Amino acid sequence: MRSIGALGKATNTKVETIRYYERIGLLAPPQRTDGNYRTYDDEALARLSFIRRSRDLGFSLDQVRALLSLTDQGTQDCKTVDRIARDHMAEIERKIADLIALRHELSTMIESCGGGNISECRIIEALSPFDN
Amino acid sequence: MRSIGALGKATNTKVETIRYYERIGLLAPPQRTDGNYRTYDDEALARLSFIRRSRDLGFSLDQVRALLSLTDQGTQDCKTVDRIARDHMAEIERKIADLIALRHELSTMIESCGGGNISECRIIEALSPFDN
DNA sequence: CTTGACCCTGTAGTTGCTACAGGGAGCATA
DNA sequence: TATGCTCCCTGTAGCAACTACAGGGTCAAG
Ligand SMILES: [Zn+2]
Ligand SMILES: [Zn+2]
Ligand SMILES: [Zn+2]
Ligand SMILES: [Zn+2]
Repeated sequence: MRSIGALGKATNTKVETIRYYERIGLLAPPQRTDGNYRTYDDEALARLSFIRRSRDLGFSLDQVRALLSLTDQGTQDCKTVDRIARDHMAEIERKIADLIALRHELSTMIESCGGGNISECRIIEALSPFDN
Repeated sequence: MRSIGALGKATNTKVETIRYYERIGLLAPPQRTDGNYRTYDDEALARLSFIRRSRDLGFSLDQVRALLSLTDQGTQDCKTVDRIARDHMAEIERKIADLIALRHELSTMIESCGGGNISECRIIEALSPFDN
C-alpha cells in the first residue's frame, strides 16, 4: 500500500493527474486511510502504469478506456485490441504525412527570405493573400 | 462589404470562429448594419485570410498575433518574422521525429500480435508493466 | 404574413491535464 | 506541547483553439 504521492513517483504521474483519472472513471476509487488519504495497492500501480504507457504511445483516454475494459473482460480474442492499435497507427501516419508537407512549405518560405524590410519579406508575402 | 457568413465562406472559416477571433482581439470589431449585423470590408478579408493561412501552417494564435502586429507596424526588418518561422519549423521537426519514433514502437507492437485470446495478446503485454 | 435562412449574445462543452485556494493529517523537532 | 514541514484533501478554474447550443432578432422571398 502506497500513498498517492508515492504512486505518482512510481509512475511518473502528477498527483493531480491521478485524481483526475479517478474522477473520470479510469482508475477505481482506492481505499482510504483513517485520515482520508488514498492508498493504492499493486494492482492500481499496474493499472496506472498501463495507462501511462498507452498515453506515451499516443492513445487517447477513450482508447485507453477501451483497452482496459477489453483486458478486464478477458475477451475471447484480441481483434478489437488490434483494431484500436491499427487505427491509432493510421492516425499517426496521417499526422506524419501532414507534418512533412508542412515542413516542406515552411522551409520553402523561410529560405526565400533574404532579410531586409518587412514590407518585402517573402515570409509575410507567402502568408498574405492576393499576392502581386 | 460582406456578412460574417460570406466572409466565412470566402475563407473557409466557421462563423463562430470569426466571432471568436474578434473576441480575443485578433480581428478588429467590424462595422455593423442597422440591424446589428457585422459587415466586413476587403481589409478584413485579407486579414482573416492571413490568419487562416498561418493557422494552416501550424502557427499558434500567439504567433499569428505577433506576425500581424509586426506587419501592422511595418517594422524595419524582418528578423523577428524569420525568428518566429524558424522556431515554428524547429517545433515541427521535433514533432515529426517524435511521431516517427512512435510509429516504430507501434508497428513493432502491432506486428507481434498473432491474433487469439486476449490473455496472450502481445499488444496488451507490450502495454503492461512487469513483463515476464 | 409567414417561412426560412441568416444573424445576434452568452454560455458551456471538448481533450488532457495543471494550478491554485483553503483547509486537514501526520511526523519530527525544540 | 507547540511549531514547523511535508504531504494530503476537496473544489474550482485555467490552458488552446475552437465548436455547439439556447433563445432570441433581422431580412428577403413568396
Ligand atoms: Zn490516436
Ligand atoms: Zn523576411
Ligand atoms: Zn509552432
Ligand atoms: Zn493481439
